[in-house]
Amino acid sequence: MPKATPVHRQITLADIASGCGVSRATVSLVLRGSPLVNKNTRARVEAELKRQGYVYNRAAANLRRRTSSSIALVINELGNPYFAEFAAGVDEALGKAGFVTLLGSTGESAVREQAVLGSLMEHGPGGIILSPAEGSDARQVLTTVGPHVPLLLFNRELDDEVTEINHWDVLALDNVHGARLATQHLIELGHRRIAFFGGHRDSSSCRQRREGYQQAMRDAGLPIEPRWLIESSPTRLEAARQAGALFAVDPAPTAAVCYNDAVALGLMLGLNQRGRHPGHDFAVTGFDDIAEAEVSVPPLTTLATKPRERGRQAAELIIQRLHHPNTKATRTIAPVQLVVRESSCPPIVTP
Amino acid sequence: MPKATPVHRQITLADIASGCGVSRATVSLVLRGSPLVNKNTRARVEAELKRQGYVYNRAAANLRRRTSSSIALVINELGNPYFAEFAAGVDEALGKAGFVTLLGSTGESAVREQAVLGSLMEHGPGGIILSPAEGSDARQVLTTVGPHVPLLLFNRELDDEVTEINHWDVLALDNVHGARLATQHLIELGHRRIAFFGGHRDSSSCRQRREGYQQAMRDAGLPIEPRWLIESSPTRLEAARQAGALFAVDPAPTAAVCYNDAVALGLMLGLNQRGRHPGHDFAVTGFDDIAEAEVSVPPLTTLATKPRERGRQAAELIIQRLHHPNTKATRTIAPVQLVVRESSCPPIVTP
DNA sequence: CTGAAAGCGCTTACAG
DNA sequence: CTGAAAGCGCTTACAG
Repeated sequence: MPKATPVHRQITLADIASGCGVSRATVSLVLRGSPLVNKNTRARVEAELKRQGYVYNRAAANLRRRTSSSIALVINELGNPYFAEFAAGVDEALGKAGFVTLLGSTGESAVREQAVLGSLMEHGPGGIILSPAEGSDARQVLTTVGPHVPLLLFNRELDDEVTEINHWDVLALDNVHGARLATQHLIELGHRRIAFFGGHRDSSSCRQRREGYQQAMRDAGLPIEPRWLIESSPTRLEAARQAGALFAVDPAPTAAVCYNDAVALGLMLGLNQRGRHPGHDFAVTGFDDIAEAEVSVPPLTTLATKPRERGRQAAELIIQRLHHPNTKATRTIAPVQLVVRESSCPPIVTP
Repeated sequence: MPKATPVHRQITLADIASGCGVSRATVSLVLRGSPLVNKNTRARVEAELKRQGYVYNRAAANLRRRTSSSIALVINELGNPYFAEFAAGVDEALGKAGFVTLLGSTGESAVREQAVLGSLMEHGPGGIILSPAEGSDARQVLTTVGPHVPLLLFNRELDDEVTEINHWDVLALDNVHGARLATQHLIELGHRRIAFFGGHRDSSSCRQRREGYQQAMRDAGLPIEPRWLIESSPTRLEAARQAGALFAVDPAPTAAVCYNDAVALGLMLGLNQRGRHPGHDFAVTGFDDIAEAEVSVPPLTTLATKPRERGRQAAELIIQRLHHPNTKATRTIAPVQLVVRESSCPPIVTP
């Protein structure tokens, strides 16, 4: 591993100490703001620190104190604006609390995730915020992060048993409620044949959103045709390709609750290619409220999940956990909010 | 600072050593893949490492060896998809090379930038990739990062003198050429009155893009009306507000080369609000090719800057620098590519 | 209020 | 091929 690189001669406590005729211990006390040290001594030391341009070596301090001042943030895909916003929120809140963010991106691969977690662990993070990659396995995660570092799961859940035993905290979106809101909204507009479009059945968030959709349909006494539950990778391209599946059943649905915004945007693209006009003769809803949702054509009705706020929240939760390692694990369900835009049109009345 | 948090009793080299009856030195040699150690000894040690679930403490190793295995990435605004993609590229390439990314987001504030750099420095990064915030000052940056840690400037340049003296590397986009391409393209479509819209004059990238625009106009023998050079914050909202400034001069321009995509999208919004139809009676170009550019209405003609590739490139450049600290500083100009879409319409012919 | 000493977990000459 | 010893830059009882 050629990952090491020699570093220039550093200015240390010893330099400062000899520079103003005190011991290293005294300088350390000044640095840590101890009230024990004499005012004049403190002033002299501080002047010397400034004069020599001293930079605190937090790694050394952490080693000695057996503490950590970093939190690892492991994310499916930073290029996804949803996770980028989340990361921005995490970093903002961690920075405010004096922690540094160790970043790791997994590209939605469980294998990469293992590698990234392993590498980050060697840097001794005080805690980990993990948005698991698809197919990520709780037991494997446990093997590489060990039972002692606090972990917060975001966005996707892992095996409940492992999560509970290890007191992993969970921050989840209110997926069931969100999908329910979207479905109810379409029903109120007059839609009767509503599909659920996109996502993989084995992802927890997809299952939860489907559940909300089904609840709303059942509550309204509407039938759910199994072929209206259409899977696709949660990407725009895949969704566009799958659009045709909506019309495999006759009569076809007049609306689709989509797994997320990427899928919804892709579906709208696919509909256009088939001569359908989302927002006119077909209604679509998304999930996430990414920036594009507002400016797409037509503007997308969706559920705002406020990823930046979620990021701040995640940071606060993990910091909480660091301060109280032995309290019960928490399961936080973040609210989501329906944002109505033009993509959710009323159905065409067919005679 | 309550940023420290006690960490659980760690498994150390000493545990492994006593666990299989060798010295710590031998275990260390095994870990570092030294050929000096006996095959059987190695096997025994490796088994013990696995058995005890040993996790390498890279911070301790770095302290002893006076090396670093991290690179700091300081970015204006992670929420901006352009920088998010850049960060994803950086993290990907750094991870491959065995480095961990220390993330810092400045929110486009020079004051925050100082704080973030200071905090990151305490974690001893081997190098820094910095995309300076607006108004960032080279001398201040120098004061807090010191003269010894390699720095790569991305996206925005700082005082040339300071940059040169400290051998800071620079990775810049070919802004002049890009803006020139966009302007020439509009000219070829028949536009004669072309504005340059958005950006702040005191940012280097804005100056360079204006320069490219002016070159193209001059080369085509077209006049540049000073009031066609319109400033705005590089955000969608500000740009939408400034749209009216285009029509302060009579005759008004029929096209605008925009500072970037965010500005271009905002301008299109502003034009729509004034009853103008970008892509029909007004042409617009952007810069960056963010994801929205492709799906906006009309789709935006712009310059692809491939931020993820740029991120990988930045990571490679800084790693180069770590390995060769004393070679001359580099100035890399990354190519940009014109992407033609419907927003760049021909002008309406007025009789 | 200040200093001498031990130790965090690792690495690296140096002996053997 | 393996081990004893010193040291990276810091902190923290413990004396004084």
